[in-house]
Amino acid sequence: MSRSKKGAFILKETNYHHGDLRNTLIENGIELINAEGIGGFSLRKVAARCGVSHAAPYSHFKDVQELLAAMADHVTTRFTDSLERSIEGDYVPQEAMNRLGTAYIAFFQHHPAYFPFLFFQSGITIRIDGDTEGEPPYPPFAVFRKTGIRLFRSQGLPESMDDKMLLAFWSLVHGVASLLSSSGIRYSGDWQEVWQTILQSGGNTHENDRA
Amino acid sequence: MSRSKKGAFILKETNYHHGDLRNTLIENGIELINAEGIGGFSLRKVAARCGVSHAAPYSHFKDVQELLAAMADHVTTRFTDSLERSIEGDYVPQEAMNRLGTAYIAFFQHHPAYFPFLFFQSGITIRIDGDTEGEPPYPPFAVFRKTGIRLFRSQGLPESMDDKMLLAFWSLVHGVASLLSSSGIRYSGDWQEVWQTILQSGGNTHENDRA
DNA sequence: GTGTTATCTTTACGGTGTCAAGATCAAAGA
DNA sequence: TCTTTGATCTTGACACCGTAAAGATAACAC
Repeated sequence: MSRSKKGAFILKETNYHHGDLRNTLIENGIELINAEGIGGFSLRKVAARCGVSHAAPYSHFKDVQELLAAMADHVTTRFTDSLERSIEGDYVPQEAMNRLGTAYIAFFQHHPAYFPFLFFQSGITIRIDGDTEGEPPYPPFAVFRKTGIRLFRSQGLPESMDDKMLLAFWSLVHGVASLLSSSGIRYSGDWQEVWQTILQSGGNTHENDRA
Repeated sequence: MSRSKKGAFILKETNYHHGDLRNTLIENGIELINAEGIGGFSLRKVAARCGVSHAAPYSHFKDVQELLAAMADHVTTRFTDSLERSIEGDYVPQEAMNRLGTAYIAFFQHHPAYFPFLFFQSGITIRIDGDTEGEPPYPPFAVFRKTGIRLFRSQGLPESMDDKMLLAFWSLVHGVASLLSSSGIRYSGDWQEVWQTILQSGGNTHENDRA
């Protein structure tokens, strides 16, 4: 089953025994969280899904937290891509900001298990401060910043307010996402409708303009 | 150590062997979560804290989820009390609503571990719909409703908007609380300052009035 | 005093994360 | 081609976890 010629069929990653166990673990781990929630996750289940022994992951991650962090990085990339796609096109700043919020909420509406995983279990660090030199910014927040700055400048908001206004907007969409991701919350209405109500009633985090 | 006369010193609850193990478990469980976070919680640690064997809790709770739910009820009561206290006095509706938001955020700022515990781990059900007959409302939201309705009527908002506006306000304060409770988020600024910025810039979830 | 019954302990089981030792095997060097 | 090397994976062990079953304990009713 493992001839020497097999090297011709290698994937792009290292392929010693398994082929690409590291990425396989990350993908199966994410699938497991989607299937069973963060509470149903275990290192041994992921290993079993990948068809390897329970200790095999330790050749690629020093502990379960490191695997979770790699999974969170992967999900965060998908999340950021989803936000980026939502503002493709030539929207006016206000419209782009609204679409960003809609995409943010929709992402967690489609994957409720990602919310507690990303923000309470993954162990990843999210840097908001602009003053910590060298630290890479949190990609989803960077998308917010890019779009928000464009909006704020078009409205004459002083730059000193940028960070606080961005955090205010983020808090708003994050709050909707948080509530709809909470397992125990029962609401018969539509969260996107709540979000539309917010957009239409002055909760759009900038000064009271009347469009 | 346990004479027959000891009955004179019983607490208000049942006191067979331990005295009041059920409540002791709840209180020590909450302390454990405050000390080590939701990840550091275990049934056996709580039992050890109470000085009983690891299976003793099963005389009072059918499983660990039931203990967690009882702990969440206890914390929710404290939380509701904190919200109620924030609006004691004779505030105008807008001021009362602002104070509610401040108290909501402050509660989780002082106890960050409570957020993931209450909203993602406890298993308690939070009912927002007004149409589910018989189900008790979620107490903190009921405080919001009481104060919000007073505000909305004073502003002539149609009753049909009440639920959505309340959810909008809740989302906003919940979002701030969620962000500041996330273990991985690093922000050198003050969240209460962010909240004050929101209050001053039209994010107060009602139509654009100018005080 | 006797019996009842809730409460608590002991023991055991499978599942979990983690570590150490050994087996496997692709690649590199002779 | 043979050997060596080192990354990768397996096996086995350990402590901790939630949970169930069976027995001990002791407060209460009679």
